[in-house]
Amino acid sequence: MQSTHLREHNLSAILRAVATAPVPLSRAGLAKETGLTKPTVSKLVEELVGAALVQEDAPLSQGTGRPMVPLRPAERTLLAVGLEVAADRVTCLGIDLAGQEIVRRSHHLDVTAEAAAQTVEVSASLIAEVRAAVPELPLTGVDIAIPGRISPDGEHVLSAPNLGWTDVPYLRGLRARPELAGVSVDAQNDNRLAVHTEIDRRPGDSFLYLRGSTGVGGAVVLDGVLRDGAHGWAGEFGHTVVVPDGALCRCGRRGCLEAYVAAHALRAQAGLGSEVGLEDLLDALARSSSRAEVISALGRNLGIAVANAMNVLDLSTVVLSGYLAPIAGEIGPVIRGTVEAHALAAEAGPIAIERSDSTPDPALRGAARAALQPVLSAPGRWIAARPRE
Amino acid sequence: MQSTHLREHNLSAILRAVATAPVPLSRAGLAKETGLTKPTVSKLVEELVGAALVQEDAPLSQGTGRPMVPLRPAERTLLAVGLEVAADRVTCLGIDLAGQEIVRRSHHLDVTAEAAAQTVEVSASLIAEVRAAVPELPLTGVDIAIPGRISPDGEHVLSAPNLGWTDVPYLRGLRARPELAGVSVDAQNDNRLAVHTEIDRRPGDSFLYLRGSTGVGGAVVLDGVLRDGAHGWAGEFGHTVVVPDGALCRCGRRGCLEAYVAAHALRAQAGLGSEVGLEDLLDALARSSSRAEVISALGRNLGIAVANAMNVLDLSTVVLSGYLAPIAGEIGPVIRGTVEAHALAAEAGPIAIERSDSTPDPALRGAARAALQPVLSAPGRWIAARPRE
DNA sequence: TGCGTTAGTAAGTGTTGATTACTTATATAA
DNA sequence: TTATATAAGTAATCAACACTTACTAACGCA
Repeated sequence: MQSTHLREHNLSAILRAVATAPVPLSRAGLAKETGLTKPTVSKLVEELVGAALVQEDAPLSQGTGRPMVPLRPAERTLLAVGLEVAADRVTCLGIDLAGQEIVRRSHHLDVTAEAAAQTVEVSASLIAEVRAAVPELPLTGVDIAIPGRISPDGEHVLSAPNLGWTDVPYLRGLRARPELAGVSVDAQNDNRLAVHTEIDRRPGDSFLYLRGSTGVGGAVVLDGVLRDGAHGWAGEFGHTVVVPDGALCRCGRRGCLEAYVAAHALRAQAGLGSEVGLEDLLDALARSSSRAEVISALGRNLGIAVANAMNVLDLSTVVLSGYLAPIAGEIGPVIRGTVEAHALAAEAGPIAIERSDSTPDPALRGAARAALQPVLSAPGRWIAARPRE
Repeated sequence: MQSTHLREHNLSAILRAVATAPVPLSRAGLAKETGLTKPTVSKLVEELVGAALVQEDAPLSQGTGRPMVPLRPAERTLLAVGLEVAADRVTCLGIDLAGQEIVRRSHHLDVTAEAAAQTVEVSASLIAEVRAAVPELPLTGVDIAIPGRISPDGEHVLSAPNLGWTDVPYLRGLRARPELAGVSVDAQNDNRLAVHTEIDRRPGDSFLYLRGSTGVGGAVVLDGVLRDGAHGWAGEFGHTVVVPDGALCRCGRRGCLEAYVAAHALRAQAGLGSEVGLEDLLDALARSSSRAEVISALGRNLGIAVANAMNVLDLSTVVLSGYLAPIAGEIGPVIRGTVEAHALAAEAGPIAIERSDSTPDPALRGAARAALQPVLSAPGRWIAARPRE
């Protein structure tokens, strides 16, 4: 490691510690947390406070001794922008370093019907609107949640069934917009971004993330790091085989999890027509007499997939999200039972099955948080880039 | 990060680069590899050469320019000891920093019949013998491969079916021996140690490791790091469910992979009696008319387990070891076919199915290499601990 | 009022790797 | 043979960084 990077590394460690601490830390507390000495922390914190990345609260007595000066991530001093492209609307959210929502703008449009250029247009103007709402705040970057697969270079959306997109150069178009010149703009899969919200809740943890929506997506988080895999498909549980030579899946294979727990499969099991939306599906299930069986079948199939993942990775936490989150209480025990019946790792200790943070738009928030990352991982560069305002 | 640790970090990076380079590197080459500058590398290399951890070869012309001084890990300057406890014998191996075998001693005894204390006795004297063979070489440490589960603190062998051990304080007994005072002694599962041999062959790679022996073990290696999981059971593929509600496994569950590919299952499928040993089993299969079907069934079941792991982790390499290595050529295509039929990740790119290094004793060698790790990860401490000889 | 305790700061030190400029040693071409 | 280009490696100097030590500040408690 070069010595040039040492300071940046330590600055980042301190800023992250401040940002993720559940309760405000003092300088001395940071010293303990990071292993650095008090004077070093003081100097670095001074720099972060000077750059408006960290703010001091009023001194607070801690029982005996000199009261500490609580440090918190600065509020409303910068703007990180997340954008989410859904089938019927585009939403844009601006947050600050503390994760607080500052601006939100949304625009309804039928993405599937319009030309992709129209979506680019709408996206760019939403971002501009959000910036214009708080022109005094510097922009860290923009990250965009796309419900589909993105090319490795990020420029193309390879396929997004819900948007009706195939090989659309969405990001390339957006980056070419003059109003976004000099702004870092990235796009990632929406499921992956949704996980960031969860990672922030449990820094450093390892867990399996399972998200039910039109299909079944998910992610693997090890030691607080979202694993991508060789092609960015790690955690795509939807196509784990739960019934060898079972039902035909839309991916062309047989017995995939998705063939049993995707929305259309649920409708069929519950005896409902395709006119029932995803949001209403579970309400409909509640009125259906077969609810218990549906939940049970769902849980068993999910459980097999989870158990297989557990046998590979030996994790102790599963987080349920999407339409699985509201029914976590019901389906959790079924999943746990199946996992305990199938996973060796379950013998070693209990497996916690938890519901995800109930944030309304995890992908959108995750996108905004992702746009915050450059500042968190290289505060020095961020400070240098904006000399004085 | 403390500045104290910076030097150690860089020393380690250089030593590892030298140790893992397929072809000897020059100082300038190391500078490129590690990102440090030439003068910095020179100073650190000088220290490593002085401590007899790195040795210089004769200058070698590289086309134009001044010839480079090739650097290699020093030979026969230190001793790392690995020990393997098997049912019928205990083997001890000493290697140097270059991985070369220096001493090997073996002792036959029926571990299952004797009291555990006897095995401790034999282990200790084998280690002493190996040390005595090259008394001039300093000992880095001892690592021990045990075919079973080890308690988190390492002191107890929780269960080792092949040895007939249940909750045996093997390591505690060994550490208490006076001749091992001051020596770092650790024990790990033999499968996990066997993987180290493979990790050294592909530094930084991510792969799935599958080992057929009495059962089916394995490991998950991500970015060159062996993942342990929450309880050290990551990669225990043997109990992945390949046939829901299928055959009864000895773990008490149904449909586990091990119930189909373990040695006894193979015997049954091949119509052989239990008198056939593991080594002869495949020869016996070769003479059996049902070989093709057995291989095919084996491959299909393994393939389902691999596909499930692929859907979770999206890896691109699978390494076959144990009795699967010799038949990798035959079974590889079957596994690949099954994986491609079941794993989404296979669509993104080809999956390489390779056979492991054909080292005769991967677990033993892995144990010795593990005993080498303290030196590789903290060369400065090692140097400081032995001021001058 | 004095003491113990904890937070935070100031000044100086030592270690570290980077920079710059140099020497050494070879191949190649005039 | 000699000049030149190229690459490896070294020497001396420098600047950055965090650490050490010692201090001050601010509180509770007796």
